[in-house]
Amino acid sequence: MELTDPMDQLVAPASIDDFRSRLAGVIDQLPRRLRQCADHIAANEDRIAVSTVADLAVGADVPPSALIRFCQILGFSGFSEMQRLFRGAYVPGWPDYATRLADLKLGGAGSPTALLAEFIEAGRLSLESLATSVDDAVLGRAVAELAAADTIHIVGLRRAFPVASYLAYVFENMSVSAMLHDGIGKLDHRFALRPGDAVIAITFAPYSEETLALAHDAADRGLPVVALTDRQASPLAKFSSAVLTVPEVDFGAFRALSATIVLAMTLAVAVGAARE
Amino acid sequence: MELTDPMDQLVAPASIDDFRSRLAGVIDQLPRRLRQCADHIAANEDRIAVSTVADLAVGADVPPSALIRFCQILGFSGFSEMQRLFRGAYVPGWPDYATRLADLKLGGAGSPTALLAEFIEAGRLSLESLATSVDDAVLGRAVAELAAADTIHIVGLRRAFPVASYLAYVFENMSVSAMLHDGIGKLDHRFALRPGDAVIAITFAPYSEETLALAHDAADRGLPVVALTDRQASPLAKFSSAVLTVPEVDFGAFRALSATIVLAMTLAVAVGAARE
DNA sequence: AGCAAAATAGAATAAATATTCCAAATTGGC
DNA sequence: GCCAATTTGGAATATTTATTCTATTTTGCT
Repeated sequence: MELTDPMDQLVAPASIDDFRSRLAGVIDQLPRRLRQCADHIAANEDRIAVSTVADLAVGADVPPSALIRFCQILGFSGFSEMQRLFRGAYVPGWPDYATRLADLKLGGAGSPTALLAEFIEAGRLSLESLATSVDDAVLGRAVAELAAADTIHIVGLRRAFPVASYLAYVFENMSVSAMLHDGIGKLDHRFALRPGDAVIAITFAPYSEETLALAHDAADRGLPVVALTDRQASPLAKFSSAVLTVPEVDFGAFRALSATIVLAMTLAVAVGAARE
Repeated sequence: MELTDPMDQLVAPASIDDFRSRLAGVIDQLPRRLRQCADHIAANEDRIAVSTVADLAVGADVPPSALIRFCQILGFSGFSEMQRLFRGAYVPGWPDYATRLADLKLGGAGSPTALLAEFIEAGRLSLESLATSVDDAVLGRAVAELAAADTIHIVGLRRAFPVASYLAYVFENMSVSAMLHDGIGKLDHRFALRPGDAVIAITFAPYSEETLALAHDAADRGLPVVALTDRQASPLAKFSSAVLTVPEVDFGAFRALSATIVLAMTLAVAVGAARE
C-alpha cells in the first residue's frame, strides 16, 4: 500500500463518523501489522480517549510505532491528534465551556444579545447533559417516595428558591398537598414535619444552612428526603434517600436554572400523576 | 488544616464511591485553593479520565501544584494515581444525547423518565426559538432603561413568581438595588414606586391582575416598564416601554420556564454589567 | 531465485506531562 | 499587631509518553 497517498495526508478526520468512514475505506487494503492496529482500534474505540500508545499497542500486539503509522494513514499527524478527537467528542462542548464563560468578563461583556446567545447555549448544554446523566432508578424512587407522602415539604433558599417556588406552584395546581418553607418563620420546621410527610430539599454550593438543617431534621425523624443538588458529594447526600444531581453551568455567581427547573417540573408532574 | 494526617496518607481510595465519600469527608475543612480544586473536581468527575493536570488546573483556576496537593490529601500518590482510578472506571457517555433521549421516552408513557425526556425536549425547543425570536433593539432598550433606574421593581406572581424571585436574587448578588413585589402586602405599590425607578413585570396568560395593576400604575407615573410575557398582544404591552416575548413550548398543561429564566438572567447580568 | 518496493521493529529522540521543593504570602491565635 | 503555623505559586526537575529514523525483514513481481 502506498503510505504517502497525498489524499490521506491532507486533513484529519473532523468527527468520529468521519473517522469511522475513513477507517472503513482503508481497512481491507492494509498490510498485516496495520490491519491489526485497525482491528484493535475499531473494537476498542471507547478506550482511545483514556489509553496511551503503549497500552493500545500491547492490546493490538504491535510495536508502538506501528500504531502511530496507522494514525497517520488515517490522516492524523500522530496518535495524540487522534486521541484529541476522541477526548473532545465525549460530552461535546463541555470542556471549554466553563472557560469560555469565565472569559466573558462582566465588565467587558459584549452586547446583551451576545450574552443571551451564551446563556442559551449554556442552557441547551445543561439540558443535554441532564438527559444523559439522570439515574432512572433514583428518579423513580424519588417519585415513589413523594407520591406516597401526606404533605410534601419544599425547601430551597437563595439561588434555589425560584425552583422551590416553582415546585410549590405546580403542586398546588395539581392539588398535591405541599408546603413551601421560605425561611421567614424559622421555628416552624419541628411542628410542620409530621410522620408520613416527605421533603424535597434543593441547594447548591455554597449550601444553605437552613436547607441542610431542615433536611437533617426530617431525616432524623425517618422521613424520606429527596435532594436536588449539584453533585453527589453534596452535604445533602448524607441524609437523603434519593439524590438527584443537576449538571448546570455557572456564570460567575449566577446559575441558569434551566436544567434544574426541568427536573423539578418532571418530579412534580410525575408525582401528581402517580397520585391519581 | 493538617495536611499530613496519617489516616489520609495510608491508602488511596479504591473505588469511585470511596473517592466520593473521602471527598465529602474533607471538603469543608479545606482552605481556599484546595477547596476550589475539590469543587471543580467534584463538578467535573466525568472529565478526570480524559484531562491533564494542566487542563483541570485551568478549570479550577488554581496552579497545577495545588491540584496535585489536593490529590495527595485524598490519599493518592499524585494526580496520575487518581486518574488511573477514573480511567479504569471510564465508560464513555458519548454524544448519544439523541439516543439517550429516545431511550428515556421508551421508558413507557407515564414513567418519570419518559416525562423527563419530553420536558427536556420542550425546554430545548424553547431555547432554540428564543435565540431566533428576540428583538435585539428591544432587548437593548430594556437593558438601558433598567440600567438607568434607581431601584428596579420586580413583579411576577403565580407561574411567573419563580422568575421574579430569580431576578431578585441575581440583582442582589450584583448589588443592584431591586425590590421584589410578592403580592403579600398589596398596598405598598403606590408608596414604593418613586420617580427614577423602573419596573420589570412578568406575566403569562391567564394574566395576573396584581401584576398588570402594578405595571399600569408605574406607567401612569412615567416610569419605564419592561415586560416579560408570552405574546405581543399581552395586556402588558399597552403600558410597557419594552416588551420581550418568550416563546415557551408547552407540554400538555405544563410549561417549563427554561427560556424565560434564561432571558431573565441575561437581562439581569447585562444590567449589572452596564451599571459599572 | 533475485530484485525492487513496501513494511516493520526497535532504539534514539523529542515533546508533553506530572511532581517536587522552597521562598513568599496568608492566616489564625494571642 | 506580632509570631508561628499553614498555605500557596511557580520555577526546576523527573517521569512518562509520543514520534522519528533507519537498518532489517518481508512481500510481490518476473
